[in-house]
Amino acid sequence: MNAAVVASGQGGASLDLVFQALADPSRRAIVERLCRGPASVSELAQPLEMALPSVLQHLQLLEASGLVRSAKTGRVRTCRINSTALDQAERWISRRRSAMERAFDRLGDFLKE
Amino acid sequence: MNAAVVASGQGGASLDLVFQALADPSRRAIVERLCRGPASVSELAQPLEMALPSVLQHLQLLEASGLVRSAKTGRVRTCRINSTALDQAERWISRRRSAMERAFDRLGDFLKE
DNA sequence: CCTATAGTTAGGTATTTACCTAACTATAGG
DNA sequence: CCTATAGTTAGGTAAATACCTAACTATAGG
Repeated sequence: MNAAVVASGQGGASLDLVFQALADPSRRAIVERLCRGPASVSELAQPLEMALPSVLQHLQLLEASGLVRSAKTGRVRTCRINSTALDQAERWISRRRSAMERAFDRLGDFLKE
Repeated sequence: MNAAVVASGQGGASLDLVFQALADPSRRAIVERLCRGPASVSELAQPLEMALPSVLQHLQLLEASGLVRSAKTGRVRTCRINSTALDQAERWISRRRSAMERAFDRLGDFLKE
């Protein structure tokens, strides 16, 4: 297990992989769909004008990023989102916002002098 | 101007580009730095063990994504973050969270029956 | 005017990504 | 048992990415 995975904890992955996964519109469509509830691979594939193996490749990336989990029962694989990976991304962004606010405050202090 | 850019409004860019930009650790380091205040290209380059032209390439991507703005005065280009691009990404994520909560509520209703 | 500094452009390479088709495996259900 | 369905694997291509070096432009400041 690499350092990034260890740092992110419990099945999550690095921010690199999470943001990378979200950078593609097909993958975001999959995530959007899964936020409304679990779905099988072919359900996910249906609205995406793309061959099945390509969808699978996207799913692999989504799993690697930790955004999606899946389990196979019988011949159907059921996929669901894992909200903690999404949390990670959101937290990174909100920390940036905090940093910006602090910078803004320092600027105010500076202007008062 | 393409449809994605039009849709995102005022100098922002598509979510594709924003998430793509955030997927690279060097680019996130640049964003983190700029959240603490504006900086020149060489200031941004200094902590990144990488040749200047590579840094410039990252900056171009960051500008294309709308995350960073820059202007040149004299021979120094000053870069600053543009928070609206970050907002876009954050809003996409929080809409996903809302969708998940709605799905969860529907599940509760279902279980009550 | 000259030189050091700040950034830029051109162009090249190795790797990764996003797709595809074809062929395969495994299980549900008649 | 046989066939249709659900997913998987293998393998190939075109384009994008992340770097690099070398060479260039433009401006600050003595």
